[in-house]
Amino acid sequence: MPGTRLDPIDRKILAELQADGRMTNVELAKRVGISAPPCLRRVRTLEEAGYIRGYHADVDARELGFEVQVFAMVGLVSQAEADLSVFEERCRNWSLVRECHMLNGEVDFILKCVAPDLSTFQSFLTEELTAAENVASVKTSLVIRGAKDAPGVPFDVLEDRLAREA
Amino acid sequence: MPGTRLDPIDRKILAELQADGRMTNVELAKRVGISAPPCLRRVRTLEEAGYIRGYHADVDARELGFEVQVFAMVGLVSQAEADLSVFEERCRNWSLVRECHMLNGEVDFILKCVAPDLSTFQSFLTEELTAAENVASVKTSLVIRGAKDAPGVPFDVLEDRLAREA
DNA sequence: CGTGAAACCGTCGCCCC
DNA sequence: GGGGCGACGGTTTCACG
Repeated sequence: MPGTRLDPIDRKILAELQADGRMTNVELAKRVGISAPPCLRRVRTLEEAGYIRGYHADVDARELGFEVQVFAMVGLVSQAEADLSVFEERCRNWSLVRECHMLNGEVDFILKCVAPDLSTFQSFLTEELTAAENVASVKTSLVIRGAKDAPGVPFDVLEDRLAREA
Repeated sequence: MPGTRLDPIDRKILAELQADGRMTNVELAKRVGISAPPCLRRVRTLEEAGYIRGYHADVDARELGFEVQVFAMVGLVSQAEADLSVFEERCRNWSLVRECHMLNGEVDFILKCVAPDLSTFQSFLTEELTAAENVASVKTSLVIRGAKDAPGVPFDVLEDRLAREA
């Protein structure tokens, strides 16, 4: 079971680095209550074990000129595994598509897209996405405003859950 | 117009820190072609100007025991601004809701949720989300698998666009 | 923006429990 | 097994040109 091999200090490290990924190791060590060397060893172990996939600056898309954010629901003609993979690979190559998730239910994929303006997005939509082979339907919804954008996972839920199991 | 006050070095800094938020300042300076002190000054300026909102470790939700990811489309009874704000504030207080975006079209909000398992999510769905006042309808879609999850914005699109304007 | 210097930090080897 | 101590080299971060 995942999560079992992590002790409370590891989880605190993950929570702290999720909240501030550029914290120095000594600050991190102070917060989790151990000295710097073992703290760094734990961080490296968590990175190598895949618990930490990377570190990213969270840049303000709007301030950078990406004024449009859109969710696109995509239905495919064929849901054979080979065709699904082809579509996913195509999404990875489209810069405007930031996220692509395969869903259950009537729609096959949900895409989160960004673009500098509506006309850029519409060109992408009509000339690339809708035009791609095997794409049956695309429904788009413009984001009017963002209300919450929390990174990663809720560690409070994790702790509650572990406390309840004990 | 946003983006105008940033020179090519600033954009390179943002792109590098988006790709690796824990890079040392000397490494960053080397990559953008200036020495460390002015590089650090630029980073601080970008942070204070809001271009960089923060830095976050990208943790693996599944490996941490969050096996369920769900998109929820929410329709409200009243779309008056006061009622929208109330709903948004409620989303901010729900740990399982990681993202909340207001949309145009038939659905009012899209929520990205995570949960340790389906029953945890279903409890949240029936006892909290659907039960909340002013919520008219909720349609959920389970994420079968993730195909792409790129952070932030595509800097190649930004550069293309600036090159075309010049 | 660059140089130099001082303080701090990341990292290693070793010892300890 | 993991944690702490001390020390070296690299880094951050000044003041100044």
